[in-house]
Amino acid sequence: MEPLGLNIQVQSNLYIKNPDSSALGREILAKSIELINQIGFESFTFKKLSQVIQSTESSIYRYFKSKHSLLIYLTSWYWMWVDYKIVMATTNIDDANTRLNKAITVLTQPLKKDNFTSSINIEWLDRIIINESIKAYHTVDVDSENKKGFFQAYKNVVNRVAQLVQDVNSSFPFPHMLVSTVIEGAHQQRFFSEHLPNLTDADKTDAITQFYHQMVLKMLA
Amino acid sequence: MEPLGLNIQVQSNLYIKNPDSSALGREILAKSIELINQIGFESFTFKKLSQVIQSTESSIYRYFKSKHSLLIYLTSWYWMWVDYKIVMATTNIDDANTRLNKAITVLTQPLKKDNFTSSINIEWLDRIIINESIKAYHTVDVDSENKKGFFQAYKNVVNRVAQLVQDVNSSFPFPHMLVSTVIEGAHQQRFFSEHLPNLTDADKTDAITQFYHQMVLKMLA
DNA sequence: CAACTATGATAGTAATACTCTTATCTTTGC
DNA sequence: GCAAAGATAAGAGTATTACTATCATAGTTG
Repeated sequence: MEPLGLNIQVQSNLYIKNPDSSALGREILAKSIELINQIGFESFTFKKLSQVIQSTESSIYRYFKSKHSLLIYLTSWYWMWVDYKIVMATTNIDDANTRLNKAITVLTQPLKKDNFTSSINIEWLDRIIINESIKAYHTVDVDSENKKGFFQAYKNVVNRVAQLVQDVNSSFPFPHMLVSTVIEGAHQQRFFSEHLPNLTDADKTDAITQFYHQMVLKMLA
Repeated sequence: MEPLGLNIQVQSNLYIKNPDSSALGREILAKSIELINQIGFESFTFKKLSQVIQSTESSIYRYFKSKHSLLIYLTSWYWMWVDYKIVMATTNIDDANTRLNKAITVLTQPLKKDNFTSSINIEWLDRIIINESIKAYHTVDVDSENKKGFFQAYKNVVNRVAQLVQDVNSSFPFPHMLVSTVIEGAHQQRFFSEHLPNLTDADKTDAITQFYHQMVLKMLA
């Protein structure tokens, strides 16, 4: 099948120079995802990345002002992608319950690559979100970065699904809390099932999806 | 009222020298909590702490081998304290539902100081858990540290409450997943309500407690 | 009072997270 | 086909971090 001609455009204050606008920029995105996955975000440095892509630290700094802002870029990209997946899964579906269920499935299962052209490997990015994304907003600068709209993509997803929740049950008083609990919970459980299995009952990811579907169903009943 | 003569003893491989065994050690605990709260864990250094307590870096290093292990010590202490609170809240209560509800209340509300002697300010520590505790286990070393039992205190709490869940409904297939979702969810929502309010509907902490009580009730019905 | 332990004072190191400057290479516009 | 502009490379420099190591001194105990 032909790849879709779509392109995810991250908001411009998340980079210095748009990494999507040059070969080097796309290389930075592609290989940073690989490297962060390999060694973890704390050990990841622009110096190491520059060696991997056979470029220099200073060149990378022309795209991103810090490794932290690169992480924010990647998470934004991820949530825009998820938003797109949810739209794709729910358009032209008439039944509100079905729409919500499809959205919950997108949110609770590992993302799979599909026909989309990009330098970004979604499955690896998905792993980064599970392991590192929390570090993007658990900082002293949350409030000021929030004001600059750095977390907008994530909020958009929560709002979109909260709307689906309200379509199912308009009197439910906590739609955002429910959605963010499901999203964060599903991610945490995936992390736990891999590293701290005593904290979960999820031997397979299926249990996670099942659990959160049940939760949404029962909370809105 | 007389303070209880209890003392929380953190497992010995979480420190080099027991900080509870000397005035300097207790000062390290007390003031590190204060400082981490003030400037955040990333900006927190042993050098800055040594200035606050009018001691030296090298002296602090004699108690903890790194700031990371200090954080693990603090989180362990916290979960042992929570475990104690849950035991206190549930002993001699005959009804399984009431027991579980009391435990959920402990887990979803900000901790309050009570009659307990310690150099540790529980309310501040509670804030650290909300803001920083995730950094204690979201690292490349999770697996090896887990093997050493570094997260045992947390697991104990989850297991204890999972047991209460099973007392209410022994056929519920996901007791651990439910409990860890509630714990982590309540913490996240408290963080969100302060910093990213769009992701929650919790203007007051009461909404959080209410939401998770409802969740447990409905999941086990 | 001797021996031991705890703490202090100080120095040193490799790595990190950048910034800055200068040189070279590649486009593109005319 | 060439000059100017823009992108990238190369390299040096800096303050800070997260330690380690050594030696001196103060306090405590037997």
